[in-house]
Amino acid sequence: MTEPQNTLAEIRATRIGKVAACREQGIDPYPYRWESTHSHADLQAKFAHLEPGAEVDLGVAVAGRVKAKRVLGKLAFLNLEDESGTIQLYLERQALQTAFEQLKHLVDLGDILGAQGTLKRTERGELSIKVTSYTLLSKALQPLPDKWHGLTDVAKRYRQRYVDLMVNPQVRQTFRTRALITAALRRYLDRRGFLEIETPVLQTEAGGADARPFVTFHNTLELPLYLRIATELHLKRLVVGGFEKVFELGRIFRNEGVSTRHNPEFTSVEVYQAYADYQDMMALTEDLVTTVAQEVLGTLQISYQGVSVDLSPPWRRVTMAAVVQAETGLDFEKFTTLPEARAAAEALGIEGLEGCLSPGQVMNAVFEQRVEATLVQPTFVLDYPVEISPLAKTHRSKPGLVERFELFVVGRETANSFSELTDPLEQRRRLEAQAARRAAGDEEAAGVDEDFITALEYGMPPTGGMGMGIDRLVMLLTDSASIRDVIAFPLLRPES
RNA sequence: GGGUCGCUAGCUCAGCGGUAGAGCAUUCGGCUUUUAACCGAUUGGUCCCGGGUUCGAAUCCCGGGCGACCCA
Repeated sequence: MTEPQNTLAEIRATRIGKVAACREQGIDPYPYRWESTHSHADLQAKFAHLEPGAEVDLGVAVAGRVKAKRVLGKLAFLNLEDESGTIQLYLERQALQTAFEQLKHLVDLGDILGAQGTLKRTERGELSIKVTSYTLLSKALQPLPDKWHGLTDVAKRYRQRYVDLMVNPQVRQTFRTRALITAALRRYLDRRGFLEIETPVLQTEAGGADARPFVTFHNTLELPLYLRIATELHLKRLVVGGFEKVFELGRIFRNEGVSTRHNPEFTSVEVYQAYADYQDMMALTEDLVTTVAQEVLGTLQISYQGVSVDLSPPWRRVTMAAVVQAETGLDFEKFTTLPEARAAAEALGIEGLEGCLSPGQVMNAVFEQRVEATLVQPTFVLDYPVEISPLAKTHRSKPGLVERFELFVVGRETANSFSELTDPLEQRRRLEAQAARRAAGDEEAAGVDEDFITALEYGMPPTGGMGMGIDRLVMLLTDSASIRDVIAFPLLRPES
């Protein structure tokens, strides 16, 4: 241990040597329990008014990770960090004797320590614990990243999130906020009588959305299974069964690319309310998001990546046709044939029109490529083409459209809602059209879920449904640029 | 899928054709009010990988890997 040790392997070997040294000196480097009297934030708040130089003869116990260590001859200072914050430990050799020497040689940055002592504010104004005894609670074998610059390598931050969390407090704050958001959302729905019911992740038909599923296999049943791409079809079965207000907040899996906005597994909440339509769901969505934002952030005026966003209701409501016309000048209500719609879109430079088989799909392509990004302030876009909405009821007054809205904020689709299609025969026709697309090679198109159709045949009340991307909501409310910043362990390609 | 940028010590980074560098961390010593402590010393490298050009490559070229950003 007297030789210099500097590669990671050597640093680790040195620390393993310290583990052995601890045991030789009767110190358990991995003990079982510790009881603190206060969190660090508690102490900082409770003694905020203690004068520099003043001491309080109150015994306290704290614990946390050693983030800084300054030994000054017969005196030492440690910064100890717990989940709530940091507090300084003040240690004197005179008071600690051998424990002081052990501190110098056996305690490293990154170790977890418990400490008991009394409070004092140092001459320099730092609230400190004048330590009477301390206990090693866990010996760290790996060194902490740079104490000042922390860990900035993005790949390493995602691959070793525990290190990221350890040294970047704002990352901890993001996940704390995420937990507050989902808790507030559940509280909101609970207050309004919605019941959270868990539906299967493993399914024999992956329906409810246009997406490629992950495939797996049940050995005993010798059954190919899909991971769900939506919770929609099972939650609707629950509505058929008589639950009038249900929701599920859970993980969805889509076998798609990875980007700043997409992770193969992500979290959605889907909400279904019997006897309601999409107008009711719009009111619910607006109220839900503003309530959650108000509870979690305490304001509806937020900033996202430098852009001010005003979440105050009422939010803008505009039909897809109207907003497309406003942004591009194209009036799709006048196009009756595919060729004229395509020609108009082509003139705008819209791409991917080969896949569009109807004027409605062309309008949607124009919307996605020219309009979405402009919808920065919260906006409900209403009344989508029926061809791209197989689970939505046709519009009660506008032919060719369905009663559907999507919510856009900062240019991103954040929620999607329908007056749910409840006519079983119509639903069968729509799903069979999807299945035909799949047979023709579209891997994002779903097959027909026969049991779902049968459920509808038993009779489903008029129902409003809404699905919302939780990750995108958390990104918005935590000002996070990438979905990977709001998913604790995002999917990455393995190294090497 | 395309383009741009990045990858050098445990961490943060410099070096951009001529002996592999700094700060922090580590290790040792000093120091009774520090807080990015300080002072002195010590030490640490598959310069992402493979190939090429060159007397000589971390540096230039080609291919690959991983990542970031932008575009689709």
